Amino acid sequence: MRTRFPPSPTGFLHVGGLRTALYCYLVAKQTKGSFLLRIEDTDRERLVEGAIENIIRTLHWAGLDPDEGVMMEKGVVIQKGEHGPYIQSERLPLYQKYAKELLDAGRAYPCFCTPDRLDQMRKEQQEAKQAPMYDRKCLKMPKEESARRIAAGEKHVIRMEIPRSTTVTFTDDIRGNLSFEGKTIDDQVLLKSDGFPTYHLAHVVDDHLMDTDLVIRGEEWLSSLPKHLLLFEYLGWKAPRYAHVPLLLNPDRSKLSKRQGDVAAEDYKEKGYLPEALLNFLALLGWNPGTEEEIFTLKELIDRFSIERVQKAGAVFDHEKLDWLQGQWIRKLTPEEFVNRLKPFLEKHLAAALRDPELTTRATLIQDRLTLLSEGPDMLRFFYEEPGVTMELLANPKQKLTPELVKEILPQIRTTLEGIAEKDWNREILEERLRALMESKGYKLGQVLWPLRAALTGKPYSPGAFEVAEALGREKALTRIDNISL
RNA sequence: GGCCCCAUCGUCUAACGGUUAGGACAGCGGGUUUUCAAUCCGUUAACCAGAGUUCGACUCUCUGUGGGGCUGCCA
Repeated sequence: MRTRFPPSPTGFLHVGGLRTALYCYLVAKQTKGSFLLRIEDTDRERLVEGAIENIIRTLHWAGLDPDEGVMMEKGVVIQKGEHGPYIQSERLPLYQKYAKELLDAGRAYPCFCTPDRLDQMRKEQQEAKQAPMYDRKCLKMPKEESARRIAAGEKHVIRMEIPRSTTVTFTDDIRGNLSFEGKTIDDQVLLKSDGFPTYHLAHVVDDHLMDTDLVIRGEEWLSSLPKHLLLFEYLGWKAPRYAHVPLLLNPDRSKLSKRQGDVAAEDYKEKGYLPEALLNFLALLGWNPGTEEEIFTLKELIDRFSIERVQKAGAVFDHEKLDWLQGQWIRKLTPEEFVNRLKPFLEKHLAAALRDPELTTRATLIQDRLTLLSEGPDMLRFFYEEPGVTMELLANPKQKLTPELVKEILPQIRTTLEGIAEKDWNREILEERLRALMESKGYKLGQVLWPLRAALTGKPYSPGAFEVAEALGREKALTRIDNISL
């Protein structure tokens, strides 16, 4: 099947959009079809510089590269495929051609009403507790008059005429049977006065010409579906299948929006979420395999996904579950892969780590402990920068440690460590010797290990004392203890 | 206001019309443990309401209620 994802280049890629793109991708791959990326840049006022590149890069990060349409090659936006162009602003003659066809067939009409008049009209309708709808002033205009005004270059739009007595029915792949009364549907603008199409015309023309089999889009489009269906009918085309997916919601159940959390997919990338985790999470928001499995790779999702199992109700975007999935995915990474994923964050905040031949070993110590990759640099920092160790940290009451006791124990720890030869410096021997110290002097394990770990890291929490001591090396460990002024 | 969609634990969800309504996240309690994690065990918690159909309804129908979306020369 051919599916398509058609974002507007008005900024970032929304996580809801990413989920839609994922579903489109899954259906295309599962059926050995194609996943298209089309750019809907018909709103000239909302265009954002660089947005197309950003969308392509974010999809790429997520692993959802299109098979056809708009993509990037060597940093430049290109278009690939037989059904191009795939950027709507390059398809203007097409939309104009079909608008003309609708005009000639008497299914659409020119409208000269100004935005001011329309505003006024809607205001009055609302005050009269009526549904705001175009009053068809221009529909009643004689053909000669409209032809004359168009010839004179007067600004106008093209509206489609909705038959008032019709009932549009349709079966949506997710929602089943739907039905709409013609009299409640407004005469939609198809072509704007600047010559650009609205979404409605562009969608119908493009998805016909691009041979889209299944349109997967957000539920917010459900109310415009009858307009689209009517357009397909007027143009004599077969409508595609549609699947309107439920919305992603804020915790208060309103449409997911900024201010209640991150909505841009790239925010999640920058925070250090793995694309595997985000995609896994998004797939499960509104879909489930019918079994109790929850962890899925993209490949597994391709095998398992089915549009019929997509939920009808909106789903709250639950960050707690995302974080849990992220943890699952982090722990599945091999040490080498973990370091690779960490690198972009280290480059920015802990460059010294990148020159460290022991980085992989050291990073392994934090792999179980972090949720976001962005936490990595701070967790590894003590390996590369001397920690500031205070008595306040060392004398932890929870471990039954007083400053006096620390002053008594720390020198003994140092002596014990010094007694371990370079070649024996590993976590097993360290544990053996420190336990011996503890037993001979009657200290509790925590009374020995807390000060050691704290002295080496300067942090209230970190990987374990033995691992840290081992990873730091004998010389550095001894020096750090020496540097503490008691 | 009008139209459309939706409705199971706090959240994501499972359920041939017949189950003690299952799982996961979060929460809570506990085990393990030098800290923080990780991990293991246990546990609290839901069928929006009312009618109807049926031997039997979370499941089908209707009404109500609640929530959401749309109502732009935005997408």
